[in-house]
Amino acid sequence: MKKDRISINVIRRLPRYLRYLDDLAYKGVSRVSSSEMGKQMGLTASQIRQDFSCFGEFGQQGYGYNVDTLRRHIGTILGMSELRSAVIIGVGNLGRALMGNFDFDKYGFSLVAAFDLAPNVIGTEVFGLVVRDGSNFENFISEHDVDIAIMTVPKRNAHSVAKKLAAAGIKGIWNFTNIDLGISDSDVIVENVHFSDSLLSLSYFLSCQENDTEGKN
Amino acid sequence: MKKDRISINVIRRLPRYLRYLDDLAYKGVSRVSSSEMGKQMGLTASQIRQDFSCFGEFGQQGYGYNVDTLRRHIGTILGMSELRSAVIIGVGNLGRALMGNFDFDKYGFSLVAAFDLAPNVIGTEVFGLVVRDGSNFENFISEHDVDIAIMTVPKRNAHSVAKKLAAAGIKGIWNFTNIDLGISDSDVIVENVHFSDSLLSLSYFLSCQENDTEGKN
DNA sequence: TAGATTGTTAATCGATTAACAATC
DNA sequence: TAGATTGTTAATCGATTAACAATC
Repeated sequence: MKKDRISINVIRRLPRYLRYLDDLAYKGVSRVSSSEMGKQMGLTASQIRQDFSCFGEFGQQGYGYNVDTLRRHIGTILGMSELRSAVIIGVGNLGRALMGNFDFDKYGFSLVAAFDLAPNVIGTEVFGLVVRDGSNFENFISEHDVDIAIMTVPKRNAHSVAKKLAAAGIKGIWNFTNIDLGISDSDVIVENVHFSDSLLSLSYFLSCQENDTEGKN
Repeated sequence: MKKDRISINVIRRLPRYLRYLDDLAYKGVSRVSSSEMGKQMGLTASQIRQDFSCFGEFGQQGYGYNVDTLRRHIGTILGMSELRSAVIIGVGNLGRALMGNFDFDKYGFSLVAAFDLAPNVIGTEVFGLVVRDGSNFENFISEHDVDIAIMTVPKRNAHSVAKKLAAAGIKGIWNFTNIDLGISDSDVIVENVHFSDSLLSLSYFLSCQENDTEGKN
């Protein structure tokens, strides 16, 4: 039974399901049960079935789930078939890493422009895109009705860039700067990739393990 | 009252508290109440007090929390005062982005070596480190008792690199490859930064908003 | 002192797990 | 048909919120 309001926890698990299913498909596996998935992913079969059931009925009693069907469903739920446009603001090493290695197409995004402020970068070609002058990305965004901006700019520019993006009508921001953007008043959707938050979690778990090990010795 | 087992949700909020407190300190604010924090961070005051109380008593009735004291406490909880060693495996654009822009020291980590497989990269100096031959990082890791490895290698190498790291006695892996490493049998702590998972969440929320807006028009 | 705000207990809410009828 | 496995309802568990005595 489709649910109206889906919890954030469920959403955050979907991409992982998808990666797992892609892997199965790659290995030539065409069907899978919730219990098999659970065993391999470290989740309960119940949770997996509950998660899927938020969006519809994708399985078959006595059989399980067809890998390809399920992949397609999850992909659609996640908006992968929407074909959205993206621009990247900041062509430093991180920006280049994304431009060169991240498969935007695979996830339904098309990278249509890249912006930077450095005079020696503007005009150069980076992974197939000529870098534009970052002092005026607003026009491009509103004219081309760009869906999302990828912010790979230095921290100090983050607030002002975010404000400009919101004003230009961007719909979402994929934020790699290590701060909270402070545009929660706008209806721009912000998805943060906070490297330091991630490293600090790792650091915490390392400390836990050290304490545990001490106790055991 | 200190708690024994802390939930993952609490841990994941701590780095954000820390960033907020750093910001306050930077602005010269020396005290803050849970309700003020809650208002600004979009959390309930209750939750903030509950979170802190997992680790001890850091506030004062009628006054609130001293910003500097609280920062120090949270930093310590997260292991920031431990001084751990890190190596980076894979000196591509992403590796360089981290080497050049990420302030490892600030979080208690020291980047002691960088490895890559490309002959034209090995031996070159990148942000103060001479890149070592990535075909033999195991010796270095076990000899220097390295704490964590940062994996910024191509997907196809991820599994084998992870296995070698585990065998060499690494304690944690900060994983930037877009896959689950499959070393859950070892006691290596893995912290994933899955770019695609993040983008797909953003994609989902964009789709939600589109549907909402349609409804309203 | 009076006002403010903590730390903590109790109440509520939501998420996960278990159980099972339905059915392929 | 018998076995397997779903989708869903009910039970449990845990996390968040509310309330308040303690006290600065």
